[in-house]
Amino acid sequence: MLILPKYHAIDCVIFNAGNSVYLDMRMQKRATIHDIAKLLNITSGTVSRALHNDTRVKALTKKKVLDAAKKLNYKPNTNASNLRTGDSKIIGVIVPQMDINFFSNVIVGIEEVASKNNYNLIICQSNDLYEKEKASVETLIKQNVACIILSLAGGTENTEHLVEAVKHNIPLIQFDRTDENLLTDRVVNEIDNIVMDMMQHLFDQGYRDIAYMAGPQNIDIFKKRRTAFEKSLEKLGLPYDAKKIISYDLSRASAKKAAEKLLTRKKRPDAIFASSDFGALGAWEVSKEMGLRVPEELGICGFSNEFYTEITKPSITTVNQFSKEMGQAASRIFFESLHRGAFEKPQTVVITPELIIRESTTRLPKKANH
Amino acid sequence: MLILPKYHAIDCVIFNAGNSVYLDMRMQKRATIHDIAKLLNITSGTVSRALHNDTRVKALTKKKVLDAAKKLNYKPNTNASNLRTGDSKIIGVIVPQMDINFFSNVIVGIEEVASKNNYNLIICQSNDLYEKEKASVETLIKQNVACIILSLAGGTENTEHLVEAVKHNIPLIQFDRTDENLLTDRVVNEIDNIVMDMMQHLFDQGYRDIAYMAGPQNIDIFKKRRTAFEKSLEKLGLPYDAKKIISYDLSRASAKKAAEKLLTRKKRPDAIFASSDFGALGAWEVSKEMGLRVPEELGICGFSNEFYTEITKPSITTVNQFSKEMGQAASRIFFESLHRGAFEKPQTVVITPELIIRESTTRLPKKANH
DNA sequence: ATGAAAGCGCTAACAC
DNA sequence: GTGTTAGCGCTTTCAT
Repeated sequence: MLILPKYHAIDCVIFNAGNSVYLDMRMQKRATIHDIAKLLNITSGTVSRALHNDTRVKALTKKKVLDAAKKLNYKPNTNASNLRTGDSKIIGVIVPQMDINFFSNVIVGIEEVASKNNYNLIICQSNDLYEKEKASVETLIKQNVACIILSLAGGTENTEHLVEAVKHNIPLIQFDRTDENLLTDRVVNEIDNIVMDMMQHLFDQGYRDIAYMAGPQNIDIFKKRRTAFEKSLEKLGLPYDAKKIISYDLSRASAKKAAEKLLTRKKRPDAIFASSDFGALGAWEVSKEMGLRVPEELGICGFSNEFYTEITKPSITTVNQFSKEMGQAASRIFFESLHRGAFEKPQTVVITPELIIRESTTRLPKKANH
Repeated sequence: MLILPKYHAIDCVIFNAGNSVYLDMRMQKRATIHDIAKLLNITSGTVSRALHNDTRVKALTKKKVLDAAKKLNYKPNTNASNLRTGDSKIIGVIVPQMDINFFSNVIVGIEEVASKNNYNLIICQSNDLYEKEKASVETLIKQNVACIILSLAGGTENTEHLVEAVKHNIPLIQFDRTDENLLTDRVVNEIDNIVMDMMQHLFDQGYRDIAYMAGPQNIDIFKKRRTAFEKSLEKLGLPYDAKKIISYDLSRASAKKAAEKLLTRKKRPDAIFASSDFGALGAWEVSKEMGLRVPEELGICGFSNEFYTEITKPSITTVNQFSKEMGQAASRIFFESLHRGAFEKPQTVVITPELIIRESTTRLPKKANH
């Protein structure tokens, strides 16, 4: 069954181009190694070896084969070689959404390393839905991908579908939003210290009444950030107040609503630490609407260094997660294990994030260099 | 040869998890239809038919096959069926960069339609380099993808590599940055009217000395936008002045430099129309630095409706290109032709963009509703 | 240095 | 309704 979207409700013109050579360009049939073999009166085995630059093949034969391949416009059929060798040279990637900066950057990192190793990427979106993630894993298993690199969907309830992949000998590499109960390779950010550093920074800037916008608690990374926040309160000797911790679902709308709730309390916090940049953006928007001066009356900071945090006035303090590097590391784990030729105990690569202090939390004059 | 990036220069910790069941979970061998057949004492042909819900197979047999498949944890091997049928159910996508909002949105649109039709995406980045684009096309041909959807790299000099794909019976669908000499299906935005509309808007707001930031002229879409700009000057009875048209390479740095050049001229323009949002952002940044009041002293508008144009103060007037819809339309073209089962004359889908008027160009009070 | 041949897992035409 | 069989294009072992 064919499923198609309607064209968008906006105006839309479709027209046909004039007579074209489009059809005429098409070949009858793709050349195979057999065609090359026939042309040269040798066997396809030799052709295959020649194309793989096997040392046993005579230089002259190699040259002839290469020439014939060019002449016949031969392209190897990866499906056939995959079937034969059981190796697809494809990495499957599953992310919640690829139009989120963080994820597209990770993908760029994965792709960079993959393409250098002549691997391709099949990219799936889970849209944060368990069912879609499950379907994606299924597809990738069928495609016989060499490995799956993924960040868990917010809605993922259990990880049986991932175990399934491992059962089919497909190594799994989790990044960022991971399930710790699933012992696989993983790439994550260090959390406790960076949250503490951010809190120390807020403290140093004189903020004492710090509210927290917590992400979805079923995603372990957001749970961890929240726990780290609570621990840091203690370390700084600040009181814990459940009312100062508010949840939101990472969307912009929900972020705004959450920020509004915090900022309209009778005892307004003097700073908001959001577990994502959308959270910080929401706080920033509400502060504008309320006419609050940032950073004087309200400090704001987020997490991820999304592009817009640099653009806002005042610019927003945040955390650089080194997303591209996370992708590179994930790819690297795979290619290293491939190189070793054996599974090993799962590795965890912990990437230390970096504080990016901007205007939204800088209300004291800089200390002189010492 | 194995090529790996170093971990990022930042701190990095790697450790092994405790003893895991990771290894033990792996299966000996993936089940095939033959395994199912053996188990049930039938032939693999029947199994294949049963799995495809062929009407000729007895209901009981179907049930048995399905049960056995589940029991053996059978997953079809797409490589094998692709090889047999010559149909990969994969769409190849090539974009300059996937971490640009516009492109990741298009990809989301493509993916949406593709996944509904049980097709997967292999996504390649050209990084605006001709060589990388060429290599990507090569890979996609080898993968025997069902079609290639692409937006040309800035650096693409000729389109022989694309003709190559068509020669291998792989339909090509161009979007946004297209080559008109290559007669393929395409999805583009309407340009002349939207540029004229923007110019009319600027004119209505009293801007008379409008400068233009032109993108790379080897990309036809940027050439067209520029031509449309020049035509609209004429229509509005404004003088053409070559000094008011400046080129930049779409990067943020180059945008800033270009804007600086325009705004430090002795006769400063009263508006800047940039051919991309990065251009507009550059102008916006320079205006801030120079203390120019926007929109009073300088009008700024861009193209693409990147997220940050909404965030800046003042927010930036721009053009909604309906990127996601472009992706959907591209996918749709493919599936429609697939459904028809034949090539036809190349189609062009023209999507009408939408003016998004924001603060950066609104200096007159709104007219009352009539 | 090359040929011969088997087979990866699946589909589909043909036979009964 | 099911079995038989050939073969998609490639790799690779075993001969020679």
